[in-house]
Amino acid sequence: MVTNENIDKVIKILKNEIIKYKEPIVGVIARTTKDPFRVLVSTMISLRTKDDITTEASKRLFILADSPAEMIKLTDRAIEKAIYPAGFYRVKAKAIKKTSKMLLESYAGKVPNTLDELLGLSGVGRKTANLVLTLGFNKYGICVDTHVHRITNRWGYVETKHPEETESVLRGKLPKKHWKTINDLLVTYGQNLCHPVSPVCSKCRLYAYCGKCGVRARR
DNA sequence: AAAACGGGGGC
DNA sequence: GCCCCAGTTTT
Repeated sequence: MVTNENIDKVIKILKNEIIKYKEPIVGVIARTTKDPFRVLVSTMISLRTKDDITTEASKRLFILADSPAEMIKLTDRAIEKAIYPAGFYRVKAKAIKKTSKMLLESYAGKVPNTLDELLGLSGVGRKTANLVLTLGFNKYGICVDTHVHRITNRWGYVETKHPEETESVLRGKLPKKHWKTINDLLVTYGQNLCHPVSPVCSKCRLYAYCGKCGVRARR
């Protein structure tokens, strides 16, 4: 059982363990840039998509346009072609363009830095909005993707039905100091080790803190 | 050849 | 709540 008392210990273990696995969340682009617009767009591209593919797609698109003003000049087709391998390319292209337009019309071409404003953009849900706050503005955001939702429930850290509830429970529980690292590690751990169907419990050093691993893989 | 996969929108 | 979007990776 993961509780507030041992969460620091858990995080330390995670850090050591993670090093052996792949690099983390939402594509290299989103993690290595602080430009809110790039973070926003690459996160939109990343929906239901692997990291390396997201990164490639983002790079290809940012060569063509890396600001709202440039983005709206592209045809839908051009955007679709750039992000094609990421899947869902039509809806994503449309959302990226529409959101770019909204940024120009309502926010002087800049990405807003509050949760409510971000949620008003096209193709931006809670996961995307919180990640933009975190990576783009260094503001306290709780990014709950399916991994975080699944493993925090599996561990017994939270008991929630919907990702939105998980976010609400985690908000305030993640220490203000290291929330970014912890959130990142949660995503990475869920992605690389604590898989949906067959978690690699034999390699998991959180076994002692987990109520479900190795017993019953529950989504 | 299936099934699973780092959400969000429309209804 | 249910269904759709789509290519890539894994089984």
